[in-house]
Amino acid sequence: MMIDINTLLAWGAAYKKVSAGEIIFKEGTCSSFYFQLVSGLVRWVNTNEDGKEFIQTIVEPGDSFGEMPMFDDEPFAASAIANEHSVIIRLHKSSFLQLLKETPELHFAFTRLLSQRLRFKFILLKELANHNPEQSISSLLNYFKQTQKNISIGCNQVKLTRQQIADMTGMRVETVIRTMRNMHTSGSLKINKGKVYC
Amino acid sequence: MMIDINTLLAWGAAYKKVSAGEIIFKEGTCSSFYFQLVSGLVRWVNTNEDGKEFIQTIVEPGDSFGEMPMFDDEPFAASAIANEHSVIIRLHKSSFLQLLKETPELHFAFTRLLSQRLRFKFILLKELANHNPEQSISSLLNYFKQTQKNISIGCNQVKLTRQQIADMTGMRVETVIRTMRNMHTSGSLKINKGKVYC
DNA sequence: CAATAAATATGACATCAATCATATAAAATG
DNA sequence: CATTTTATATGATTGATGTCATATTTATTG
Repeated sequence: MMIDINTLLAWGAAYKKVSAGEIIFKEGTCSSFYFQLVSGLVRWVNTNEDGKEFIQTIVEPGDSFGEMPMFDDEPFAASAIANEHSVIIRLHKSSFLQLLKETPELHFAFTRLLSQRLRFKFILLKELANHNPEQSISSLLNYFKQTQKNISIGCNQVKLTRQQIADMTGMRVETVIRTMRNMHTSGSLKINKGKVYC
Repeated sequence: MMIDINTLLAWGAAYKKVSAGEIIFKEGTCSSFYFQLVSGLVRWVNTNEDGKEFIQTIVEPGDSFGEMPMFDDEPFAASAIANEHSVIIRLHKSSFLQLLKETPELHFAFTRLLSQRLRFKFILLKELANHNPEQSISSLLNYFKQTQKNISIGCNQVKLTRQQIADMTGMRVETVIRTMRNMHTSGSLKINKGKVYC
């Protein structure tokens, strides 16, 4: 949980319901709100000319998203689209910044968040530049396992489809499927009835 | 310029000279200092098993580097190596954090910096995932032009070698050279005596 | 639980960038 | 300014991943 919901509400935040497939904000447009996911699932993606999506992040309940423009005053770097019926809460930019000013420890929580996100991008870029499907997937899953993101905690079941992994790494579904099958064979992960455990 | 040198010195920072090729800090090791480049040139890189380098950032005078561990308490995400004889200034982590606490506007300057860095990674990842050499290079140069990084301001000469561009995108030198030749032919950039203008 | 949809699986083939080799041009050095 | 080093250039070949087609398994829905 990034910012406490009651705090957000006290500062004038409002809930908003979005249905599956609904675009919450669009890449390149200007931003006036800080967003946080209350329930549901949101993908944070770039769409290229051919309509192919690159998934920057899968936003889970409690996660903040679209916060970059709050800090650097640039447009959204990617679009946020609801994967399923979701509830979001949003706070106006001016209130958000004022809240940070008055709550230094919250400000530090955000520098920590930005830093962690940046770190993830460092790792991913390094891996993708290597052009080794198995290593890229392995590194991605390992990161999710460590941060308990996109993983069912307890059984370590990967909550991502092969397509989503492909869309996060710039590979094709077939390549991801084939690579993960090989990884299953070599023992570096387990596939049971199509479901992946790591 | 990230933090004013006099401020850094007042807070107990110390200069350090490093010679060409010297490793300032190593990926994976723990960090106790905030770093800023005074003069020279530093590359911020990941080295893979084969010794191939992926350049995360080319650090220019005035830039801060290795600041992520200050905020998220994780090890260095990449190594910093001096490209040439350089002078750096470093401030102890505890002093750095205290300085931020006492100077909220500086703290906001850092969230802005982190946000801008994250934004750059978003863009680069999106492009690299597209697997289109010309678009990747074009997007990279465009970003450098906008932010006036790695570009001689005025004449717009790219200060990066083809090898460096290759090392920032995960492509091979030959591919970068061939692609940029094509871009010269198609008019999207200009090459004169090997030097690139955009 | 039958029917439909979505995800995974797998083969065949094509393609673009990697690799390797070598040449030439530009920059650095004594 | 001659020599060495570094960067750019370009051809030939290879190989991994993309593409396309189709089958099968798993999940979803009425």
